[in-house]
Amino acid sequence: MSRFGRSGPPPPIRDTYSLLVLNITFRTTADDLFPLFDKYGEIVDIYIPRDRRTGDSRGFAFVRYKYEDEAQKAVERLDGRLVDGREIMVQFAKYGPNAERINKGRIVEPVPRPGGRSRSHSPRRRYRDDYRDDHDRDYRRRSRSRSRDRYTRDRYRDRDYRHRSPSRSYSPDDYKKRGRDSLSPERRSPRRSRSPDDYKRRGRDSASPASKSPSRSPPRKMSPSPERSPVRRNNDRSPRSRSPST
DNA sequence: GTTGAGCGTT
Repeated sequence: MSRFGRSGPPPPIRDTYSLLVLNITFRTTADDLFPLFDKYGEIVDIYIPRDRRTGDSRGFAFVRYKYEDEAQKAVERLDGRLVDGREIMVQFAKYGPNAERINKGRIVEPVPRPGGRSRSHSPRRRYRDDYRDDHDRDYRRRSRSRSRDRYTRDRYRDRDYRHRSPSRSYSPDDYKKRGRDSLSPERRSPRRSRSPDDYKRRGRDSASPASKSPSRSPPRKMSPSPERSPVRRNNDRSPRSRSPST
């Protein structure tokens, strides 16, 4: 009864107040918060969302209280408390686990139906069902930590940029300048070399200028490892050695 | 191994 982070079906939340605990360390576990929150009221359950890939906590936890007054007290008492060397932020949860309507942390009723269609078979799936389909996108969207993502991306981006070409900035100005200085007008646009009249006629007759060429690059298949050809699998460098010479 | 401004599960 002490371990809240244990697996298992969540308890009924018909009369529970969810508190959102933010700013907690990534190492803080439900057991660490339990004694803290339990001191201020009766805790129904504590849940800390963790990353499914790594299993690490995302940096926030949900504490469900039985009474609102206790929850409120905990919010005021634990909000800003130093936990594991970090100041945690406690506040009432705004969203419910199942899209329930929450009023001041308390789940009032399930998702209300907008409009009044009592029998509307909305194809919209539930939260969990959606996970299966777009769990990838969803995860990326609200990754565990923005900075973490950005940080990693930045690092990669920086290195990538450096690898690319620091002087190869593709700017409209640069392009213009370069094109005029380096490339000839003909090379720049062979179609442009034609008379405007021709261009107009052609454009109308042939195709619209707006039509972009999706097949700008030939569908050439990239050979990831041409050396991996099965032909070269043999380590034999002398094909003749196997040739029977008489 | 890291990080940080956010809302949840068997």
